[in-house]
Amino acid sequence: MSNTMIIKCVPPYDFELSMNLFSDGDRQIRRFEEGKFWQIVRIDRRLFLLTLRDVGTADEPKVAVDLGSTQNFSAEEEEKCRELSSRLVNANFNLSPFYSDVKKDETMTEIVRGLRGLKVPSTVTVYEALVDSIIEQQISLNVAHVLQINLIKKFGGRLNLDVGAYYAYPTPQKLASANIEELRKIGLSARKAEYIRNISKMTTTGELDLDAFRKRADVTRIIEELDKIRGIGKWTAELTIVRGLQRYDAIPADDLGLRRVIAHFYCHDKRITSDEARKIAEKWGKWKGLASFYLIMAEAIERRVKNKVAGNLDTSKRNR
DNA sequence: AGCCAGGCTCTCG
DNA sequence: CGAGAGCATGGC
Repeated sequence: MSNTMIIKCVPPYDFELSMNLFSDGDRQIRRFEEGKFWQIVRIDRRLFLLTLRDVGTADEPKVAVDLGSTQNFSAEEEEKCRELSSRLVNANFNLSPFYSDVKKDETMTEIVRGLRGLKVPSTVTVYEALVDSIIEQQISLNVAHVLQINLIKKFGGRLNLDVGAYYAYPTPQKLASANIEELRKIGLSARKAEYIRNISKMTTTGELDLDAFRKRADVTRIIEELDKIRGIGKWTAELTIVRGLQRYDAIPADDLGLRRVIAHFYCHDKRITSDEARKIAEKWGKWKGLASFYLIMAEAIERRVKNKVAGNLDTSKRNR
């Protein structure tokens, strides 16, 4: 039995470009480094370390999934690993309709050309996308990132391999049984701790079946249903749907960061309201969420290039 | 040193 | 109802 399996991806797909998001990720949780992406997944009660790398060509993108020689697994577990890996890289998603639909928009066409093959990496569970989105409410992404790492390391399952320890995302059961004080210790506000615990409880009882959303087409209804739950507003619902369900018709137009990047590319950095942002986003039809992701990535790359130049100037000054 | 950050709920008037 | 306070904490 081979420990490596191959996943074919719908082209166009650029593995490196898409995974680059995780190049500053935590090594014990999820990270992209030297062409390899790795993360722990849970299958029933067991944890597996998945290591993904690009083995395809431009025409025929393929990702190899390495399960590691120290892990043994059943045929069912292997199949599940394949399914989850495929979800992680969004393998079955086809970018082509998006690319042709935004051709009317010159700015977007330009951005899309520079980021050809970029897919939104998905979370393995919808639950994870929802909890992460709640953590990100209001606070800066820097802070949110720290809290997410704290949450995973404190409540997530730990897998000890000879190469080191890794952590999986906490289960709903685990967070449902945590008390508010424990949750607050990782830096959450009392409110957010309650939201997360309640949602975890609802998930364990089946009152909230997040994975059932995968089979449903009515995205706006899903957003409405999520919106009714305490602690989830429209912003959180829409973000969850983009990251956890790969549905891109929604756009968190109220989002500050998004408004900033829309303003950057469409309004010469002049501040815009969420209504103005929504109006511009209309050009993207049913691809609002995906187009937003492209803008955010394009801006991030632009900024990285600028910082690199600034950094180089700094070092030349120091060396002088 | 404040003040803000990819929101949301609760409380007033 | 609409407006405004409060929340947590890292970074500028």
